[in-house]
Amino acid sequence: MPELPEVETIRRCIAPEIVGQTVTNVIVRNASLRWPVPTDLARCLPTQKIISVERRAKYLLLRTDAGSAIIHLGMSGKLLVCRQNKAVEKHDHLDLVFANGKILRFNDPRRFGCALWTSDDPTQHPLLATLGKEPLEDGLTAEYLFHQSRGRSLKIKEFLMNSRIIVGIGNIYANESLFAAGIHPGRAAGRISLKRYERLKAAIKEVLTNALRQGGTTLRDFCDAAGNPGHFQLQLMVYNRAGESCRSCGSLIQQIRIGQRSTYFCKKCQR
DNA sequence: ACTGGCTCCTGAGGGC
DNA sequence: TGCCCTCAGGAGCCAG
Repeated sequence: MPELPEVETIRRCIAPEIVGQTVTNVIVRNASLRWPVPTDLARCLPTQKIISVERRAKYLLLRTDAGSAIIHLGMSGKLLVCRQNKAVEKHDHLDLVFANGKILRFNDPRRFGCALWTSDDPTQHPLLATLGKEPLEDGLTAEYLFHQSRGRSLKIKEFLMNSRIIVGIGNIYANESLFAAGIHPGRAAGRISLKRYERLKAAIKEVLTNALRQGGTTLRDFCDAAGNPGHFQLQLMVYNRAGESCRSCGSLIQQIRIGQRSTYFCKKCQR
């Protein structure tokens, strides 16, 4: 399940392969993703050169002079850079074909992902315009989280997973960040002190940075655009560890549900 | 203005 | 071996 470290890993992997390359063809095998793949994508992208591959939240932005492709991997999406003659597999929904004979192939079994086209500034697209702070940028401060959370009763874990507040944090890294900060995931966001948000902010940056350094987390099938898995799963402190002992204090890791999501924590280390 | 619940989808895994 | 059930989750959307 690609979160910020996984999407950024993919971005870093595909950027050197496709920046400066000209798109010669777009093959849409299945347009029925989360939103229909717009016909403009296949109409406008060919003949365009990729200027840059950027990331905003969990969206990848492929910029050209004519506009930008916006790609989200959803739950199960993968991007692979490969030769054009690679056999088409199940759920290979989309290919961007480049002049050098390579292709960028989008595969997504659950089809929660999307591939869109905009001729305008992609950061102003409706899906991106209202996004919150990037966690690895300086704009994310304890004061920001503190002020955004005042008067709000929702649980801190849901607050962290709200992309209008802060982006890129999905279930794995919300659990891990809260453990690293020593905060119980069910605590009301509005009742956490500035001092504890200071610790949480540092924990988020540290967890995401470490995960990025490890090439992301591979639980089942995440891999980068070259097919390599990540390694951060070896360092998970709580996620997917229900009933196992806390790596810090030895207590058993608890599993509860918050917002229809599996939530893992150590009741001794997190208050 | 918030908040919680529903929804899309496929594949893995468990029980029988 | 096969079938059925449950679970996994990003994030938009909507009702209260």
